[in-house]
Amino acid sequence: MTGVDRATQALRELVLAGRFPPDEKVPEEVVARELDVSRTLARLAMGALEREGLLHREPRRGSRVRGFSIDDMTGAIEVRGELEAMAARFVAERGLADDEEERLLIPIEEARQILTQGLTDLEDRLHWARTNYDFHLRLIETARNSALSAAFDQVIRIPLASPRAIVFNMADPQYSRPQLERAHSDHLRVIDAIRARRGTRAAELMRDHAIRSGENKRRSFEGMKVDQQFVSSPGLALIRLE
Amino acid sequence: MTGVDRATQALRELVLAGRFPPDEKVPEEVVARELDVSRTLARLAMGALEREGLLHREPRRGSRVRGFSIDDMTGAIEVRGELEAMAARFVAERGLADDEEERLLIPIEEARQILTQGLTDLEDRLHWARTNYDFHLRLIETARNSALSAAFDQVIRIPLASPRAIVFNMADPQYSRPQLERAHSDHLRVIDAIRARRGTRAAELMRDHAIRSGENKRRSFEGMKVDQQFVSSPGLALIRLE
DNA sequence: TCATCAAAATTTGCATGCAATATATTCCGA
DNA sequence: TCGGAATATATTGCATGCAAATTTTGATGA
Repeated sequence: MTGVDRATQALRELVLAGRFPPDEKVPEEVVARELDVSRTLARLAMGALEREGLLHREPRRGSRVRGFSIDDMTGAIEVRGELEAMAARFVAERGLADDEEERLLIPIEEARQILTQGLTDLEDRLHWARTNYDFHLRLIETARNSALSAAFDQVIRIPLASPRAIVFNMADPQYSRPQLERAHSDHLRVIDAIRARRGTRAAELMRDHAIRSGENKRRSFEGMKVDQQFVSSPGLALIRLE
Repeated sequence: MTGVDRATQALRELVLAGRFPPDEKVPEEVVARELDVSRTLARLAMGALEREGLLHREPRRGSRVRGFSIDDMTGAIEVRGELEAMAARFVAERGLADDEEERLLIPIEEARQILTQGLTDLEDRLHWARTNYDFHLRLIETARNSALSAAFDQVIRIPLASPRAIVFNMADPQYSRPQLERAHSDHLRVIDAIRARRGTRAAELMRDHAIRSGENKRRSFEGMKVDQQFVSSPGLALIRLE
């Protein structure tokens, strides 16, 4: 891993954490100082984030952090759902090899354990987000279509559109438990449909699964306007609530 | 437009034209000389192409042009079709505004004229490719979903996966005329379905339209193994025929 | 007070140079 | 002749510096 990669990762985290407010100028010099790297590395990292869609850059006029609407988020989740649906269909039509099935079941089993054991604290929730992301990513990989993978990677760059992104209420540790249980059972049903070689059904399940997740997040944002006790994944700071 | 942008465009064309054979090392110094720019600009352009997926770069070990299989191409076209299907569905569900409809009809009308007037020479075919691309791009834009646009942009980077890419036989000027007429009527039918607010139908039409296009291209490649009289868009050089 | 314009300061885009690493070549002994 | 270590060469990754463009500041007059 080179310095640019590290700088890009660090800058991505800073941006998603809201270190630079949307629409305000982000001079290369400032980024360099913030990351403690040379202006060259800062500049390269900014170029990478521009292509990811997090920064907007105009020639000779500098860069700004891009702001996202809630519709941007749900729109991205809808696209993601369609890509995942396609992956599920491809795999179902082709047939699932034993080792592939095994790989898909690992994060599912891990999610089951988390749900059984309680899902009490922040750490559990982060762990859940991690395994959820694992399942979704592995499904995409199993489709073995490089264009599909590239499109997926692009889409989950949009803040809170990733299956790794979570939004939940600090005050209520059981908040969103029903949704997570539903998500888990969705995953199981997708695997069943794939095993049964029912491509259309598997696709439908994945699509609806994603749309539900988008709706849940949208609802959380609505609750956020009255109750500020929410915590979320990086990227929240870039969403314009109004 | 800055120097990097120009260098990136120039390098993309060189790569797609097959100036550097797949899997062979492409030193920054060589690129710089070839483009007649400094090594810095060459390096930046290579970074951009890496993110587009045309170059593969390993830290400290240089870059190589990525080769693509015919399956990569058809796989990408399948993904593109799914994205376009989604766009058609979104637009149909939301309803097509008058000015949006007008914008979509411009390339359709232009395509009609080309088909009527003959489609005799190379120039006609390039013109046709251009209007075809226009229609597809405008459909995506009309969906007004930035994640969808970004995913589309990513997918059409794969050689010959773009609706602008054409493959045709030099020897027979009428080669592929039936396919182009079919494509034209597909476009008309998609617009009709969108106007009728039939989202599922519009999506289905776009999906099948793309799949057909992929199959046509695949067939052209099969013909190419016996008959070398084919000409194609940039990117052909990166496809491994075997 | 406000608009206008020139000068100063900031910021971007890029070339150059150098250290670190990787690759190629030479040399030597078995 | 062949394999492997030693050396030389090539190539990458990055810091620095500078010219060109942009933005800010400040002075002037309406």
